[in-house]
Amino acid sequence: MPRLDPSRRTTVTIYDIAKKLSISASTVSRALRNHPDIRPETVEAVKDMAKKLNYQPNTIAQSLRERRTKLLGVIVPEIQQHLYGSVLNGIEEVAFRKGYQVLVSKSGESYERELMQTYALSNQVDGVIACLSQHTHKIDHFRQLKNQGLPLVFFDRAPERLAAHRVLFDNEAGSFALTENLIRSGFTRIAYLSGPEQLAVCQERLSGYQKALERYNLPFDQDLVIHTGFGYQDGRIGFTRLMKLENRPDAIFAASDQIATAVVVEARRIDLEIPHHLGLVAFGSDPVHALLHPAITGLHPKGYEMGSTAAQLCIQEIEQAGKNKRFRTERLTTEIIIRHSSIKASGEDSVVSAYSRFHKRDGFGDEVIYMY
Amino acid sequence: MPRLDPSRRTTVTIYDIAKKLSISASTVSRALRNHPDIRPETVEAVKDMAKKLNYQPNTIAQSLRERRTKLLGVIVPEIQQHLYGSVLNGIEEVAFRKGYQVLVSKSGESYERELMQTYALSNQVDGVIACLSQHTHKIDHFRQLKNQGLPLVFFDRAPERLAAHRVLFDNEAGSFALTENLIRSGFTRIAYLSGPEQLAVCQERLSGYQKALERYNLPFDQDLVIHTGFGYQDGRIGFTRLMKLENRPDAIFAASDQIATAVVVEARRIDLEIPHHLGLVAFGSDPVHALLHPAITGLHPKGYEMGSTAAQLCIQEIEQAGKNKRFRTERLTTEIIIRHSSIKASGEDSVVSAYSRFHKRDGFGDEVIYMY
DNA sequence: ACCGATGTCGCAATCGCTTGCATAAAAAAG
DNA sequence: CTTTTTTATGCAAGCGATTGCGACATCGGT
Repeated sequence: MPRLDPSRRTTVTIYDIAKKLSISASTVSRALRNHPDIRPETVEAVKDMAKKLNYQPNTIAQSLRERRTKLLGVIVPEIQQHLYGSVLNGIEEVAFRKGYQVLVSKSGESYERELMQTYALSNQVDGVIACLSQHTHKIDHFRQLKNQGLPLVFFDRAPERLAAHRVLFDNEAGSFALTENLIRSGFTRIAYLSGPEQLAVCQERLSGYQKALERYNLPFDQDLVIHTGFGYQDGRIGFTRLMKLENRPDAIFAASDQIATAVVVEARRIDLEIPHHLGLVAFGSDPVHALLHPAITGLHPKGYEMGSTAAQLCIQEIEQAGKNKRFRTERLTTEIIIRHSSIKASGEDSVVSAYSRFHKRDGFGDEVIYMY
Repeated sequence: MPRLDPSRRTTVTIYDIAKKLSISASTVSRALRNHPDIRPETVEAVKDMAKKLNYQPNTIAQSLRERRTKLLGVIVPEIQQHLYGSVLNGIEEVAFRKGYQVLVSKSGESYERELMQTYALSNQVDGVIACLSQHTHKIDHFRQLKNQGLPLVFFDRAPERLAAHRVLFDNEAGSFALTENLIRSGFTRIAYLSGPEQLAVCQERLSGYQKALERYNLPFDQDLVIHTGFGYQDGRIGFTRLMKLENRPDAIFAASDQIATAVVVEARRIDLEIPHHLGLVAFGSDPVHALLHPAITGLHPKGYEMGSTAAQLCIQEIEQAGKNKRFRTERLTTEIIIRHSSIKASGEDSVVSAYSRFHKRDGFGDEVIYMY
């Protein structure tokens, strides 16, 4: 097969530069990479010609040759969710700074799709950063990535037993703080509305909730614990079930932003006033919380930090392949943001200070509002 | 250079399969691709062996050979913004269905970074889908992509003169509808708070705003038109300038979600009641709008559709390279969602119907609430 | 039994770039 | 003025997969 007719090719290769200068392609390659063997004048000539011809190295060829792609694969349950958006942002930022690019794919909380995405990524990225889907029950696909020698980092939701880095929130501590906040405000019958029972995050949050109850000598009532999903509809369903109870809760711990939103909307619909009739805290920090009426007490999970540390760990493992075989589990702290939804009506204004703080995140007009 | 020692390689290639079966790599390749020349038994043997060895084709090598990567490059101003999140979602969905993957990079509304991202993408994707940054004043970098023969599709913000597909909102119509809504509700002194003047979207929205004023015989006051940026801080600045006017506006048209949010927060701070003292409409549909108090009248820009059609156009251009040189500009309609913020206090409840509709977007628990 | 048709498969080149090794020229050393 | 060293460059293989073309074998036809 003859070499592609150069006159019909649109892209410029090192061979074009070489021909123009009557030197060899190897010299061109070395010159462009500043190899010390090449005479300075030659280097200059090559670089000039490269610029003149508008040469851009073929990344694919480099990848094949060097057996690395400078690509990070990310699998995220949903792109549009606030937390995952900020995680992506954090990943992108670090990747950009380190010269990597980000291949984003979503599982849509589906195990099957996660499988496909995993395989699709496996052969074109240098490392994978993933968050388990809600319904992932087997992790052979991730095992296989590891067997292929691919660095793998999990964030937010990670499998129990798999040798990989993890970046997780301190779910238990956060959950404890939120629950404690409700208790201190005088709520005693607090329901726990959460996602799939088998997920570690749910277990951990449940545990924090339970510990807070124990700590304050409140009884634990299994009826008040509902495991559905993290979605908006799940929240509606859970809320409805709670409202059907003979002995209704006087407050709700919502394990996700969407669940909390559902509670707000549904409570409004049946004329339950928050926080007067029903206290509410949310494990999440969708900006919407700050602006709702009443504003919702929540936990700010540092998604951006989660993404950036995950990316750092991943790139680190990629670049020092072989060394340091120990896998870390980073626990990110969360910040509780106390607003009106968890404060019993009486002392409302006295407890919540009235100022708001504006926090500029990265200088690109991407501000997040924290209200205390 | 000797072929890499197969015993040290972790990945399986067609050569491994070939050796095991004592046939040639070409035959393996053909068998895997169901080439008719290969005997059925051979095909079967090859496929069995491939499965047994857990063979996965090297995507990079294929890309080099076939001169295509099955990668779509996306440049987005901000990943975390609601609109762009849904656009990404739409792109990812279509890409996945058509066997492409998505390389996401963000410009952070910075021209320089957009430049870098453009070059970084140019050599490893089959097509680019981009949204101009707020500060992009030159488009030579995109021109160059075109010169390299790369399909290019713009969404939301597109350069004026460049032969490429565009997927845009019908900004003028949407703007007109929003303004009209304020006017009909009795507001007469409506300010226009928007992004950079040079952006076409801003021009178009301004035009819709002006046409609505004309249509209802309201005077146009240049003082009420403020061009800053689309961000939250920009909104604050603009709002402050408006409030310093001798003759304050009685309503505000906010050209972005963030601007609207800023107006809500700042108005609250100076005890201006919306909509009693100040009407407000927003060009955007951040879910936050529905839940704010008062709920904000806004425009639902169909981000998901924007993303999916952009991806479709892009893939189409990739796959029928050469044919059909005409470039389309798709104008997506927007849906106005009337809520309380644009309704003068008096007739509030009579005008806004009290039900809400839940719209399940894609079956993955990603619901968006529309409130009318 | 000879010949062309048909069916299967291998050789080798190629995508664009990198790099170990050889080589030639120039410089330094003897 | 040789010999050794240094400096600068070229050759060619190889990353893994694809594919035009040729090779060989089998088979039917006459």
